[in-house]
This record gives sequence, structure tokens and C-alpha cells, in this order.
Amino acid sequence: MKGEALKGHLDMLLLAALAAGAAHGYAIITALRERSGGTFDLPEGTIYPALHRLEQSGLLQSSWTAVGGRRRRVYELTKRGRAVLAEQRESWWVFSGAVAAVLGSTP
Amino acid sequence: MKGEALKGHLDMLLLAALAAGAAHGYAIITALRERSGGTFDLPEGTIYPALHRLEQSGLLQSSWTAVGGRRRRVYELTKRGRAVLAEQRESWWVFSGAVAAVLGSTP
DNA sequence: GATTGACACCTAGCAACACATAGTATAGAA
DNA sequence: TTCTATACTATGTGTTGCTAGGTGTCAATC
Repeated sequence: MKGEALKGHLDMLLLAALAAGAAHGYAIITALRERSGGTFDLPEGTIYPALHRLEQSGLLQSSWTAVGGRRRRVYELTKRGRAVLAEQRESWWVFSGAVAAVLGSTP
Repeated sequence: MKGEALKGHLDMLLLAALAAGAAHGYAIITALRERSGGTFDLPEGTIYPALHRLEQSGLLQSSWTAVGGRRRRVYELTKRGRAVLAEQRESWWVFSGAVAAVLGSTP
């Protein structure tokens, strides 16, 4: 995966990763890596600030837990988060369809 | 089309638009709008700097022409540009496939 | 004849974003 | 005990698309 490809799509991916259920940051990283077949191997410096941003926007809410001495901040979707995910999912299909149309017209 | 969705994909779109044949900036804008069904309605301030960037990177070459008193700068792909387009096309499918995998796993 | 709109190009500066980097800390394996 | 994986935080940086301005031609409308 090269540089700035997921600019503007990261939020959607995080929301999608949490649609299956609550998770903490590190788990989201590994989940994205696995679900994408290794394509999305995102550094922590990318994920955590994004999660904070999403929480501040009211799309996520978090709570602290501790598992075996390790603290975890567990995130889950809010109602608004679920709605925004649906929107972004929509516009992803529009976007990727448009890209395919431009690419496909010159094979 | 919302904000930063095409960050990192614009270059590919421009190269793809020129794969069909040489064109000038304004024509590229309308071509992208039409081919994408109106999704990509890109402002000039986006296109022209990007074209300059691509020319400076050696992916495009340009020449001035005049049609009825109107000057036009016509761009066409270089050999390297064609090669880079092929690469980016590849990684687009990888990227969009990975996004679909993440999105699709939670319908 | 004047104004509008489409055509056609350019540039300076901005704001957002993903990422690099560094730091803190625990648990288990080597 | 040294390393790896787990888990989070903070700060700084570079790229990039876009906003907002500007120049000029041509055809159609008023």
C-alpha cells in the first residue's frame, strides 16, 4: 500500500471495523490487516489520532477496561456513527464506480 | 463527491484520462466529469497544478497549440507515464478490493 | 454595443490528513 | 534478561486537493 491512498477513507474503514462489535485500538489494527489480506497494515500513529477524532465527532464512544494489567480503551459505534458509516459506504460505491468507469474506458 | 476522497488517486485519474489520447486541461476536466457520470467535477485549481506536477515528474509532456485565438496546452502520456498508470491501476484494484473486503464483512 | 457565459489558462496560500517518530508501560517467551 | 507483542499518547511534518483570486478569447444574448 502506497502513501496517501486512503486519505478520506480511513474513517469509513474504522467505522466498518467497529460495525461488527466493540474493539480497542490495537485490535482494530490487526482486524484491518487480516480482513484486508495484509493490504491495510496501518501504523499506530495513524489509528489512534483517527479514533480520537471520531470520538470527538460523536461517531464513537469509548470506555477504559483492564485485561491482565493492560489497560485498553474500547471503542464502539454510536447511533450517529452507524448512520455516518451507512452514508460513507454509499459514497464509497459511487466513488469506486466512478473510478472504475474512468479506468475501464481505456483498457 | 465529498472532500478528500480522491487524495492519492487524482494522478491515476489524470493519466487514465490521457490514455485514450492527448488532451488539454479543460478537456480533461469535462472528460472526467462525463466519464464518471458527474461524480468527478474537479475545479481547475485541482487539475492544472496536478498536470504541472505530472509533467515535472516526467509522466506527461505538453505542447502549446492555438485553436481560433484560444491557446491550449495539450498534454500526452510519456512512456514512463504509461508504465506508472499501469502500476497505479494495479494497486487501485488491490486497494478497492481491500476496502470491499473490510466493508463487505459487516453488511 | 454591452453584457453574459463558456472556453482556457495560471498562481498563492490554506487546511486536513496520514504518517513518522518518540516515549511510556505491561506480559510472556527466548 | 533481553526481546517481542501488546497498548496507548504526543508532537511534528510533507503531501495534496481545494479555495480564491487573476488574465484573456469568443459566441450569444440583451
